[in-house]
Amino acid sequence: MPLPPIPDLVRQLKTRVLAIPPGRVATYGALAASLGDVRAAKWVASFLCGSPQAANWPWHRVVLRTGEIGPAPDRDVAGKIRRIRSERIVVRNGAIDLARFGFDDFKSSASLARLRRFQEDALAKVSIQPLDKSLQTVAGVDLSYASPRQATAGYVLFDYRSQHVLSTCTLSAPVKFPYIAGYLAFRELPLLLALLQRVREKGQLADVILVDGHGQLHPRHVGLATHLGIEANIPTIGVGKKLLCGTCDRQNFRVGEARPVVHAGQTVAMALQSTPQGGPIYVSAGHRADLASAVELVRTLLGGHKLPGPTHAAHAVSRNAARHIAMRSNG
DNA sequence: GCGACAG
DNA sequence: ATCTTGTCGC
Repeated sequence: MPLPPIPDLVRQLKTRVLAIPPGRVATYGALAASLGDVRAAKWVASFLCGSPQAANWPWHRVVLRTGEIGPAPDRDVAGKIRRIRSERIVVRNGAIDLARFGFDDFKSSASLARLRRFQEDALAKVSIQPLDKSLQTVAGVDLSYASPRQATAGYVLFDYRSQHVLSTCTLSAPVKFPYIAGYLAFRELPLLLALLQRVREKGQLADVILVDGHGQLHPRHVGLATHLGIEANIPTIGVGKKLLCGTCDRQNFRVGEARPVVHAGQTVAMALQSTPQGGPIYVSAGHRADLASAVELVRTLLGGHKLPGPTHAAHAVSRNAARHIAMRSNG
């Protein structure tokens, strides 16, 4: 089952920002909603204020839900207010009356809603089952970025019993979809699938893959690890450093201890205190694995680092390759 | 009003 | 994820 066409969110956002009439303002959330998910508001704001691509757009016509001015490129809020006022919009006490100046009549593409439906379709194909006890090899995958658009994926194959590295593989490609929490797969899956295809051709595909990102620990239970497992039809496990959703008691956590992460009344992951310092890592089932065997496997692969050996190694490999690419294109 | 939002 | 200075520890 191929991935759906990946929407060009930047182009869709540009169309909408350019549609805000002079003398009116829209909110980051309204723009995000027209793209299909208000939770993309954070990305909308960071793109309008941080990307050179948006420098010539009327980004000053986008403000906070409260009517407050919000962020501006180069932190030049005064400049943003100046532009707003030059369009005869009234700014009083640092805020705009949205009832008077607000604009919310966007054409909706609901692209993100379509991607959510795709995740829900994928969920129907997930298999949660114990890992095969006789697994021989484990691999880690991770992505690093030489620039916001240029990604490098790293794959490190481990022999399970000796925990020695058997082989390594990297692959670089431009990515076009932004990072939006809950939609990570649409950013990183294309490159990961291409990487696994190459690994498969070399006969180096592992019996199970540890993914740097969550599995069932996801608003719709279809995180990157789960989605990768389904698309590549391989057992996967999600290992993340931060919680995406759900709650977990993190008081008096002792090294080696594991506690459930509950989301919507369901245990979707285990928090595992892997090192004496810092917070726990979060382990969840991806595909063709269950939570118990995922935690058991990750425990055996902990080797002093915060992340399990294969994930740690994949991180190092992808980061090194990305830095080489960054140096080759810069100075 | 405060907290939250993988990489 | 990436951007970054100093700092602590093996």
